[in-house]
Amino acid sequence: MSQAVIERERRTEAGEQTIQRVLDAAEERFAGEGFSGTSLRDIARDAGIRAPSLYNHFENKEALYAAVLERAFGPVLEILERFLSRGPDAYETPAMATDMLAVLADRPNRARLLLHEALSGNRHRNELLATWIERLFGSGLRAMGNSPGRHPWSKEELPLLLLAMNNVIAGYVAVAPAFEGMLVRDPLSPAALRRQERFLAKLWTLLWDEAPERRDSSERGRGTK
Amino acid sequence: MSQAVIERERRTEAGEQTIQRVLDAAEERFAGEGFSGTSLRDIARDAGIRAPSLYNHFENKEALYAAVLERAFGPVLEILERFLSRGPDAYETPAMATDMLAVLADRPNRARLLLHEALSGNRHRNELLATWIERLFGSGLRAMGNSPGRHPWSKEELPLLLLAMNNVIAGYVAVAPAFEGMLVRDPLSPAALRRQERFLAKLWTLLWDEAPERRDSSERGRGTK
DNA sequence: GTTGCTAACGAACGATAGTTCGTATGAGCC
DNA sequence: GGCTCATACGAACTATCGTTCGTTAGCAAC
Repeated sequence: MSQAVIERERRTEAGEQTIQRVLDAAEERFAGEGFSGTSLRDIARDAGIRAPSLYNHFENKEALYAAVLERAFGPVLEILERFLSRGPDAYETPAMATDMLAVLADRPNRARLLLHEALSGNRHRNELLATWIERLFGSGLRAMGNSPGRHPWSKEELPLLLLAMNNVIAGYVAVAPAFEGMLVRDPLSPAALRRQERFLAKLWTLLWDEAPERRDSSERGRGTK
Repeated sequence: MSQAVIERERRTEAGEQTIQRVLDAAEERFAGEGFSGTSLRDIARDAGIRAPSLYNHFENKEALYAAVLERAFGPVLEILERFLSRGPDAYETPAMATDMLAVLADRPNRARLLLHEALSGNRHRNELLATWIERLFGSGLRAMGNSPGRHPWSKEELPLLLLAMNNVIAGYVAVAPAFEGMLVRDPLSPAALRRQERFLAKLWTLLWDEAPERRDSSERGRGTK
């Protein structure tokens, strides 16, 4: 169980379910309106309880927020480690992009929470988020820097490329729903995600292959819809 | 003067200056903490006045927020029109990317405000923002759709590409400062912006040119600008 | 049955939110 | 000099905020 949750000697199953419902509601609210824009009474109402009952499970609002981040980004850290263990040029393969898209799209609130923290200048200085970002970017940079020069990018450009890749993937998950219908309809539906997945794979080959042969790569016939 | 500002028969110069100070302070606060995370007393304090005095210039908090968006995105609309008047393939030229970067970096709060609205699902349904996005994406899509297939992108992929491009540019301005020192140090400094500008130009040629050799100065179609 | 803990609640606290009101000051115009 | 209006303020309103407290119902262990 999360560290940010109040420890109990014996926890009821009903209490366990309440915690999960509260975390679900809080994650959705925090992802949409940010920390200060979310009220505990709203979270409690969404979870089917009253605000004071929240204090049976979380010390305060900050602890609840930390628990949300912990649940959201903790599992991703393991996935990230698996990514990085693939080898020094893992970032250059399209699988890196599509897998990351799958991880974020599986729980879009992750990307939204991350963006909220970025916009506020990481005001809460969450430890988990910091290590997550350090892994994602720090390890990524180190891996990319050791990669041989099959790609057209200089060592100076790699950080910018890493940031751009992140913004493309996370931006699609977090921002596209706001432009619903204008660019993509129902961006998080399985069909739309498959489309974005193919798009990312194509993007990756364009960005990482120095001498590409693009004539054959694009399968124009999209039979499934 | 903005529509969201209370109309006066004769406005004092001191009042005019106050309005600008309030808009500056409000823009910064809204960009960082969002609408509901920002208090009028904070804005007033930053502007050197007290909260009730705000109501001499703005009807309420929503109107102040609208005025901030108006001042932030109004001028961009004109710039956008100039972009689109460059021709049907304006989006494919690196100048489109670098100019857009310059516009956003000139006032980074624009990108941050936009992201806040996107994250909250455009909760305020600001008219100016809606028309701005419609112009940016709608007109862009129409222009790109009419462009001949010199680029490797199918008509179905163009919306995804447009969204990705937007996320790369706006993301750099709004998100990079949060990762200060990890990927880019002082991302909005002139030197860093020149670096990002060069990076975007390179990215554009990789994304839009099907063949490695770039077409030179043969501006097809309308060369007026 | 008693005890002890969990988990919920209503009531209420102080703080702060957006907002209103009455008033004072001062600049601009006749 | 008077008049008017723009602008700022303190005080105070209601609503809501995060939070505390006392209490109660229910379950588990002895």
